[in-house]
Amino acid sequence: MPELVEIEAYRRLADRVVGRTIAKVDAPDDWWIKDDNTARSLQRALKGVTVIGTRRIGKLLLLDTDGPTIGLRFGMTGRLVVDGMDGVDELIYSSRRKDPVWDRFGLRFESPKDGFLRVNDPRRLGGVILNPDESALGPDALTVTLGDFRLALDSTAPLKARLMDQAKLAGVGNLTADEALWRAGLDPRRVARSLDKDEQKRLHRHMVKTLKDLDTRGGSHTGDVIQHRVTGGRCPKDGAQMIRATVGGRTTWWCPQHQR
DNA sequence: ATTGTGGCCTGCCCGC
DNA sequence: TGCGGGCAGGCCACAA
Repeated sequence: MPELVEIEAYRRLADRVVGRTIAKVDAPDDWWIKDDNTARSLQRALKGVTVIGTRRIGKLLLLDTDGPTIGLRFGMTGRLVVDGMDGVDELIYSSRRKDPVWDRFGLRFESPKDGFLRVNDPRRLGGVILNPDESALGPDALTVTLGDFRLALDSTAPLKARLMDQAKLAGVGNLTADEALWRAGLDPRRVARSLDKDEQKRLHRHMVKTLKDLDTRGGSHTGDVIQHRVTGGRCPKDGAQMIRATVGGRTTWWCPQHQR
């Protein structure tokens, strides 16, 4: 599913439309339009504005314009397509097909006439938000400092829940969390603030490295432990049987041998 | 305020 | 072969 690294790939792809002026908004799915906007109000707000840059905070993609900022969320099955090019090759948990009826939002431009930006989202868990509240998101997980990371972990909640709390730390999804905790050798059920200084530092280092590795490899599904998140799966580090349970409301897999 | 839970969405996979 | 139930998880509303 799209996590931070997929959204970062989408952002790089979206850079293609920087400098283009929006001619038309395609928003066929009211459900996909968040807050009080409608297809009509989006059209009115965005027609004629020029895209001047792209940003990403966690899993939120931002298209800055000389008018409103366009926020795009991709849920777990959203794909970005620009000028016919895909942002990512593979998206697990999504369909391999790209049925046009799953097109939820699109932009067309004054020039080039055949250029477009489009989101295809089978399960409709994503959405478009005009001028999204960026202050609702914590520091981005890829660039967070060790000091801010420590602040994000100051909680009685389970470690994994806190890693995935977008208000405290933006960008870590379920697969990334399992991978980073596995690499760092930490039990996802630990009380977040029970980590000592060395463990905090270790997790910070492994989380950032995990995100960079997954980005280089081409997706959040390419982690070392991800294919072992199955019944009967064994830890690739020490061969112990992986354990599955719900932690922080999410399916979680970990190795009981080395994750403590 | 913080933490936990359930529901939304729907394609896909499994078992009967 | 067709069908129904369960599953996936990012995000949000709501409860405690």
